[in-house]
Amino acid sequence: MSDNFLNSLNDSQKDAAIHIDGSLLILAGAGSGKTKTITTRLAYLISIGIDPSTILTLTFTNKAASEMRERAFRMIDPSMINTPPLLCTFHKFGLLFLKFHMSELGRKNSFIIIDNDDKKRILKSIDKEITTSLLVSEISKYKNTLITPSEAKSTAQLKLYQQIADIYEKYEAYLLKNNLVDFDDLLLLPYMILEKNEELAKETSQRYQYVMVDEYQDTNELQYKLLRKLCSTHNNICVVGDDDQSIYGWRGATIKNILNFSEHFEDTKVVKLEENYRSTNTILEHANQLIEHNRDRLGKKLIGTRKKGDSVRVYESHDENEETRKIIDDIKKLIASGESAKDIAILFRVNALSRSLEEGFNKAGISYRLIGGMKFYERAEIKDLIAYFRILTNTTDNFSLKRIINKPKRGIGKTTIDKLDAKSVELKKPIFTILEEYNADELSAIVGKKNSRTLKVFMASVMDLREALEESKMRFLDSFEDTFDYRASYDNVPDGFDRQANIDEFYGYIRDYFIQHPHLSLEDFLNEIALDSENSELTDQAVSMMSIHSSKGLEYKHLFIIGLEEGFFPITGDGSDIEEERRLGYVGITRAMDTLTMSFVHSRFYKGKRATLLKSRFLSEAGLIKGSLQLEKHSNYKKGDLVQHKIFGMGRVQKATKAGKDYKLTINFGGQRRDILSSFVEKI
DNA sequence: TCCTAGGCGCTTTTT
DNA sequence: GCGCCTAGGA
Repeated sequence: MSDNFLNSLNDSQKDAAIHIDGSLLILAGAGSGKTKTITTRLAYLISIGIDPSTILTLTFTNKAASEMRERAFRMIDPSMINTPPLLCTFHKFGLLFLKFHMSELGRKNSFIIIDNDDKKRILKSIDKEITTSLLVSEISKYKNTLITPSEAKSTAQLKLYQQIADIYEKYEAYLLKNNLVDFDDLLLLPYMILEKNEELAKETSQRYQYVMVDEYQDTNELQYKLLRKLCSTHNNICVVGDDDQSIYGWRGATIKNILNFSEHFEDTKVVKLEENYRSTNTILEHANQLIEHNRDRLGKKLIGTRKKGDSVRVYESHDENEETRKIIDDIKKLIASGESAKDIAILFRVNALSRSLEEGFNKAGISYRLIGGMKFYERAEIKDLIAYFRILTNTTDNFSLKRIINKPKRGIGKTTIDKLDAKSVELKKPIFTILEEYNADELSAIVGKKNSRTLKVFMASVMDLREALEESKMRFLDSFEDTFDYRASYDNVPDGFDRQANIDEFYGYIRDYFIQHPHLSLEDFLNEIALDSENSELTDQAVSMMSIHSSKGLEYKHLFIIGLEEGFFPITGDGSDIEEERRLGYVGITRAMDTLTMSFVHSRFYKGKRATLLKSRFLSEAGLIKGSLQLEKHSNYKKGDLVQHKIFGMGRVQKATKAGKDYKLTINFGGQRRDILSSFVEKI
């Protein structure tokens, strides 16, 4: 096999790519060819004869995993590979491991993965007093730092934390009883197994001789410990990351992992990739200036390889409507000049800022794509179907059963569910089993005659479907809708049309899955999609808008960052970390390739109130608002603009002519026309 | 059991 | 401003 693919690397990239044994830390700045380097290394290891099946590459997102897979496989001759290297997310790896070794913990491997929404519902059902989001994050924190419920209980000082620890214990018991596994468990349980069974730990480490980790700055303590286990017999660990791009501290990622990598793993070789191939030098300069204000960093500077480029524009607007208008004007011009909409993106720190943008885009008739927000599998109708399928494959899943027992409505309310729940606890049997084993009379004694009959009819349908499923997956799918009329239950309800479209898509998707993977079961399908977060295709001819978090790893020729105001970006106050906010600023700026526009407003409507705002400190820290740059002080006015005057109130511009820095405006104030200079009015 | 009107409280988000 | 939850009446 030829190793020509090494030729397109620069010296540092090559140095990293051909490193074979021992620990390697690749500090890769934004746009420095990080993915290229790590995929080349993967291809290189294979090209020199290392068994691909002994190479494990871990990523955080499915998107990163598939991108790497594609790029690595382009470099290698597939005919030379018997078993492909394992390249997947941390969570997927955990899932695969648990499928094989769950029995080590005395649990069945027919467990079901719950998502955050399920987790919230469970926690809500355990406790209604403490904010669910606090419970979610605290319990996650416990799990990611390997603190058991009893440890949490014994160390809790405050009453609040004793309560939380208590809820944590109940939550864990609930998961165990229903054989559920949350996202944290996908990492925690494998670790516990490896900790318990030394022989298996050794074996597993031997099996994966070369371990690579992408976005290492985002790993948490648990992931680090898991990696230690995996590398315990060989120390062949190669991680890529950028301490300046660590933006997930709020969910337990610890920047210490990358800062202390050389102490954690022996004889570490460090390679820095500082040459940036993405952005103009001007953009990079501002990015460097901003990040230099952080103290907790390894210290690295992006070195440009491109030309100087356009200066970064700063937009000052009265409010979000004016801000939107300016950006839309610019985007129209860009598109008119031949730029493609997919090369343009708007970023914000807080998702709520997308609303005025969306309105503006709709009005202007520009197509856009809002990334993030509600995911396909998070939609209520899809989750209902998944719950149906889960209960059909796993009868111990009380949780899913309760979700769909009254969907579509069949008259089973909260009281009935509570009675069944109590009985389930009393008998230590899943609700499903009770419904199945009890005859109608026995069931009547628990829930009454009418409910008993309803539930028996329901169970008969479920049992029929279970049979159909055993016979043929396709036949099962055919009879599913006939049996429960789930889709039909959205006839003639508000937004029922959209929901039915989603349901159709889901039915279509699952059919397709079974055609493509005839040997896989419904259960396999359910596990597969539990880790799937379906990101719509990037090929759409639309302007993208998303949070800065979502933008990591992406790049756009023309970029707008809005909401540069204190309180919005950086978010200030309790629990916020200014250095992490700054890293976010850095991530945002470095997404831009050719042009960058940063925008702030004086006032914004947020959480039901209009707030007066100060411009973000990041603008001056990045060297963007000290004289040298043209600050857009004067808005453009045109016919049709709405304006506000101190005395005359609101009016609409009928005519606008430029007069020096200002505009001479003819304004219609409720029928009364007046000529007024633009400096005396404000745009709204 | 179901429906609807009003109160409340909110970062960031992948798996 | 919007979505989620709860209380109270049908």
